[in-house]
Amino acid sequence: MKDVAAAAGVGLKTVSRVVNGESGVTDGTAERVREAIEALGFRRNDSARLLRTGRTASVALVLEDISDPFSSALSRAVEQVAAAEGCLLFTGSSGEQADRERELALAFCARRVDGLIVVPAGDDHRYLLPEIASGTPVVFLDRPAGGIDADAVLSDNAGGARRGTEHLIAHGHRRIGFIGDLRAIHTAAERERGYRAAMAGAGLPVDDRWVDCGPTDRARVGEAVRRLTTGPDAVTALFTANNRVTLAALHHLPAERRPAVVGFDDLELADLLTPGLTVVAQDPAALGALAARRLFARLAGDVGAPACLEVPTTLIPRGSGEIRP
Amino acid sequence: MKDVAAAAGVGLKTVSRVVNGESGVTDGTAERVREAIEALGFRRNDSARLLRTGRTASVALVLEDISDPFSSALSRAVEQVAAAEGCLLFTGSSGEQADRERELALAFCARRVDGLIVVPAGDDHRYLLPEIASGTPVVFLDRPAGGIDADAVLSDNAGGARRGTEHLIAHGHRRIGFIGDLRAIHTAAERERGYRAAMAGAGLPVDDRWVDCGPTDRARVGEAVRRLTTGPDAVTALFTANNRVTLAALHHLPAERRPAVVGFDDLELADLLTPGLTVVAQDPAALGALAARRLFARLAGDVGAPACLEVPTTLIPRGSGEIRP
DNA sequence: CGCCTGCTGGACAACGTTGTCAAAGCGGGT
DNA sequence: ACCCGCTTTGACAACGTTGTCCAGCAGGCG
Repeated sequence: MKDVAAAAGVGLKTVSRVVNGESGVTDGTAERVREAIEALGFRRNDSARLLRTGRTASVALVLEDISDPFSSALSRAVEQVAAAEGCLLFTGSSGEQADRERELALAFCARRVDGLIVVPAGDDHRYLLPEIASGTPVVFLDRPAGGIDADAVLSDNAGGARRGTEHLIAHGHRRIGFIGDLRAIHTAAERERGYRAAMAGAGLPVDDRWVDCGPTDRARVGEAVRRLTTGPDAVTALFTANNRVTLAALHHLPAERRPAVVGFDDLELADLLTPGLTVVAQDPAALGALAARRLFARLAGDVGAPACLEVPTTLIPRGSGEIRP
Repeated sequence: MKDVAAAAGVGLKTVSRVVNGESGVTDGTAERVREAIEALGFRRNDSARLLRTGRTASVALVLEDISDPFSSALSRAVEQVAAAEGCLLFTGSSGEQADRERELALAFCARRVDGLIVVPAGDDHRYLLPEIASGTPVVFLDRPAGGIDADAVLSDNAGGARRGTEHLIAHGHRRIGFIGDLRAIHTAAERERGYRAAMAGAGLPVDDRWVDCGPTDRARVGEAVRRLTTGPDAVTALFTANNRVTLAALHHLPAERRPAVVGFDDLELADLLTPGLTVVAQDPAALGALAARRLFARLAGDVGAPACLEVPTTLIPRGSGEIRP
């Protein structure tokens, strides 16, 4: 910019004015400046600009794994709201590791992003207190914050799981298995709670051997499926508590004599399977958009008490959940 | 930092030294500084730091749509390489619109990202010449750059499509339909080329009515499917040239009397369909990682001539492509 | 005792931009 | 001729860091 000013024979501030389309520059001068800009291939350095103005016009999203369809749908929704607000978006994947989540979140804060959306991996977010105190709004997405009072946008996990389980019960099942994620993960615990609530609501006992929680790799889920669906005590239906579990379970279920299955999270080809896969679908687009709007409301000066917003889920019957025992 | 210096009763530079772990500070002084930092909740402003040092330790990825599984897999791969290099990642979706791609790319450059990876939406990238000239390396991913000579990392689109089509021919098909994306998209054109090469290689004619290119929304693909698979001239097999087309086509194909299908791009549940979906799979993780590594090689000073790297595709037979006419 | 060396610490400029403010130029009214 | 008000313009500080450079001080050596 200094060079442009020198080339056009004007002051620094005049160039700044032209670049920003401010008024108070004669057409002739502006024209000369524009020529100099063109000749020198000048592009304004937004980093410096934003250092001066105090806003970075960027927000950051820490999620579990951007390659997961649920995460990437969240990301897209956040991006759209951010774009409408003229903000660019940083994304980072925690890989479900609390320290990586923390590292990413703090790195973004050190960059002075205007706001931060976090899909928690850890369960203690007090490390963000100084950042929040210094004015960076933080919204938690998909799972609530741990140890601090902050905005959160969540799916109705318990309600959805309850509804899905009740659907199986309504179709005559009494022995229903639950295969979930690690209990330390809030959504996983909530879904188990919903499953148990449905069973209790129908006056059905839950054998502890029917409930299998753990990491969502195929081997472990396969083992759980084998254990739950064989032997004299085999369950007649399965509730699989997230998309990875559902996927893994489907791969391990025998094609013939398959138990009824209801999965949490929709899958892209779910309706083309035989039978179609009955799911409790979340609405990641709504979740992401809601979180982003909340963030920008905070940025716009909303100082109300932190709130926890809940997004409903939808049961989509497609066949696999309607199989009778 | 000024406040910290005042609180600790030391100079500005001493604080900077402590924060960056530089040598030349006595333990006592360092301790006092650390206490002041703690007391004031100071966090270094990386934006300012990076303005001073000239590197932003961030790279940007412009892709088609982060919510598409292919895009998000690319993103994850790029992110991993970037993280290993200590870089944060900006992502932005062009939505297949050239001007949005340009807008995003230039916004990232204005932020002075250290490097840029672009999945092109447009076909003219001369607008990036000033940025490249000023030292920002740009790598094109999935599709080549238009109008400029730059690094690119591509899938073997033509080869993969040829292989998939030959697979259908080998299973006895003579009348094979091709449903693709807009011809303006490089990958779409390449895949059509591969299809035609396979047909020509086998001495088979291609009726122009068998080839249907256009937007990948379900309605248009459904119409194409209907047209190609009915009537006395119906094809006996379909090559669907990307994941969205495949998905839409599967939704519109009659379950009974379904033609043979080979799709370009793998789908998550492809192996659980009946029959399993035969695909030509790309390797988005390899594509993304390769592009990112190329970018960082450039950043590390590699000044070799721009190169176009090609990643092979894999034919995965699962049943739908082995159906005989 | 003087000089050199090594270490610690701080003053200052610089990165590239924008906000503030004052000066210069100009036209018009008295 | 003078003053007023308005527009255009530029000098300068500031944003929060880091790089450069120099001062001060203690200790070792000739």
